[in-house]
Amino acid sequence: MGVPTLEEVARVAGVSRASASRVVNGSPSVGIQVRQSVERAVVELGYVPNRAARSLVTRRNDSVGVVIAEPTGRIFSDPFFVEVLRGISGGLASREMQLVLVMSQSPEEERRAERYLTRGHVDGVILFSLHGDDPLPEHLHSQGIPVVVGGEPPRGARVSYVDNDNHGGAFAAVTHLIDQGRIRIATILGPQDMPAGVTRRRAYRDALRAAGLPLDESLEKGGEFTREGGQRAMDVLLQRHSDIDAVFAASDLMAAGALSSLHAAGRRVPEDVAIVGFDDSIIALSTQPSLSSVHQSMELMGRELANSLLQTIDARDRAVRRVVLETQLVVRESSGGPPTGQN
Amino acid sequence: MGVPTLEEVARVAGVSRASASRVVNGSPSVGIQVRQSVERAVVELGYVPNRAARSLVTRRNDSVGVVIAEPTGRIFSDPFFVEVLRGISGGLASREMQLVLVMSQSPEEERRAERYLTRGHVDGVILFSLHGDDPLPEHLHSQGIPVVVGGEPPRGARVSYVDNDNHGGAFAAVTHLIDQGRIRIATILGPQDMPAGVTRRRAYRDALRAAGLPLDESLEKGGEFTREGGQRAMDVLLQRHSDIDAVFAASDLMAAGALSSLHAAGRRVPEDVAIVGFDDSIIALSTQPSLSSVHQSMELMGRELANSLLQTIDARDRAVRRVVLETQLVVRESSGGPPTGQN
DNA sequence: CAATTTCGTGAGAGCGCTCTCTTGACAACG
DNA sequence: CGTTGTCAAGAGAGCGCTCTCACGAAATTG
Repeated sequence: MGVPTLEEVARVAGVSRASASRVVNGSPSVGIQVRQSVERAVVELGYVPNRAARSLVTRRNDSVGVVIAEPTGRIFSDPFFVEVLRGISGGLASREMQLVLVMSQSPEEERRAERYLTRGHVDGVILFSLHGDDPLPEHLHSQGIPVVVGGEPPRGARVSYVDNDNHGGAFAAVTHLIDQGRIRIATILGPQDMPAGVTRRRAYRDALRAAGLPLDESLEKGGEFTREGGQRAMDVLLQRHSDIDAVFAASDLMAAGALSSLHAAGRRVPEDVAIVGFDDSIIALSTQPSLSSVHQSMELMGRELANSLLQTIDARDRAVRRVVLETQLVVRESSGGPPTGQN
Repeated sequence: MGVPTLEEVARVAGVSRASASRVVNGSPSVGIQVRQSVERAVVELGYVPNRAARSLVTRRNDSVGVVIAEPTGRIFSDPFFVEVLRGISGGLASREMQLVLVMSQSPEEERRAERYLTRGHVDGVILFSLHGDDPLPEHLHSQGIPVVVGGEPPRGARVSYVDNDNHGGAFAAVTHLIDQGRIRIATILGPQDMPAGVTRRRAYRDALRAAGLPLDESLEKGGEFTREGGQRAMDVLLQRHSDIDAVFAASDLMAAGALSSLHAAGRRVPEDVAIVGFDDSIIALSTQPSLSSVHQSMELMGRELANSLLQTIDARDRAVRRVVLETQLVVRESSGGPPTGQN
């Protein structure tokens, strides 16, 4: 007499189990009376369908796997993940789908995760923060498992993805610096084995080219998406070119590192050197001066990821869906915007 | 002829389904020959048990729910959550348990989540970042569902928890400021409806008392765990007492806000005012100057949460388990430590 | 008005697994 | 040599649900 079953609901409602099932699953072909009495019984008993039993017969799981791959996750995206997860969670909630989080922290766990995902325990998979050569999305996709990738997928993988407009955002950032009258604009690159890193670099070059400014590879320096990486890169850049008057950093974390370096070198920001980051994470507001940055809504991205995946699952097709989300430049003190506090 | 079933494994191995099941589940009472032939068949067919079918009969789910409640989650803990999740994930991995993430973003979703959790879809629940009066943990616990809370649980709730040593950490922070010769030490409080906020305040007072310094309520000011909250609080404190020479902020975010305020007021940090934060989040390294802070390992906390919950599930008891994790003061520039870059 | 179609409903099989109960083989005992 | 005990292995029920199929009543048709 613990948890009520469909059987009991049916008995209380005075109908067959089949009819009760139909009502619970919203089948259209059910009489108004039957529907009402079942609904009443459901409420009365506090009935909730047993997922296991349902899965067993439908061969669906009503759950999607969200994979956060190491070690990239640790470095790149910490500040965002919760946002994205929130978005995914929101997008899934309406469908009563559950979010199964898979964080593989070792090659062994990764294998286990892959086995788990390919054995039909989830209806679809959302993948995250991949390095350029990760075979997982392609692999899952070829096994017929619906997959959506957050961010640009690895080269050549023919899978659906949702990405922020990295090019547009970076282009806007560099153009903004140019509009401020800066002419020696350096960039601190992200990892070049990650699509986002590559695209932001390309946008940097495109913006310079569009403005008729000369390209100079020695104004590009980069590495990891970390604070230290940004700091070291800035040190090197200053050493190479003491006349740098602006920097576009491929992430806020790197921009924060660059800020320290500039500070240590006695450069004033933004008077001597203007700087713009990317991500508009929480960090952008906690630096001194506050950091101009390219804003991207990670929650929206999560929501789109969920929607896209649900579509693929519903449609049972293998169509590749691509969604690119707008980014927006937020100008703060570090590139000549008003002082913080306005927010 | 898609995914192989136990039945097929049994047939290939030439034994009964029951025996195959015994082997798969590691029952001791099974002959060596049977065991080997079943194991061979499992490998050959690439058999993986169907979780749904198993759950249906065992009434276990091999999954735990991790609940992140709004709106607290958004404010307080963004930077940590991924760490904690990583820890939980790691702690669960060895047992092949899956992590079901539940982020309720509205009262309606919250109700749905609660129904979901209480209807036996998970074997246990890990709860997070609660406000003082959240009835959920007590509620779940009273329904016989294993629960562990991250952080101090709401007053009066008799549930297991894993917490950082907030008192010890805050005490050490304030004592450190005293050791630096500071005598007018203010504090920026966290929300007083959250246990962590209350405890850190108490520790602040205890440290002053221990050092024989006078208590002065007008040196305490606080609000939300946000940057803006910290900034406003510092503004007020400076107005009240222009002779403040140190500040203990209950979070890094608040400390960062205080830093802006001090900067705007022309106070030098740490020369005029020393400051220590709490959390040692990524923010602590991106402020200028770098921020002394109380370090807590959120990943370890996650791992302990998982262990604790698994113990409770296994033991099937209602014992209340409490774990307190050490915290550690990290001294950086903002309270007289060496300049950044060492790290 | 009989023949047909439509539609709501019920009966019942069966998804893949675990677990109890039973059986059979063999050893130990009086 | 018959009895009891032990232990490995099989038979079979049944977990809660969905879904196909069959059925009877109502609605439609010629």
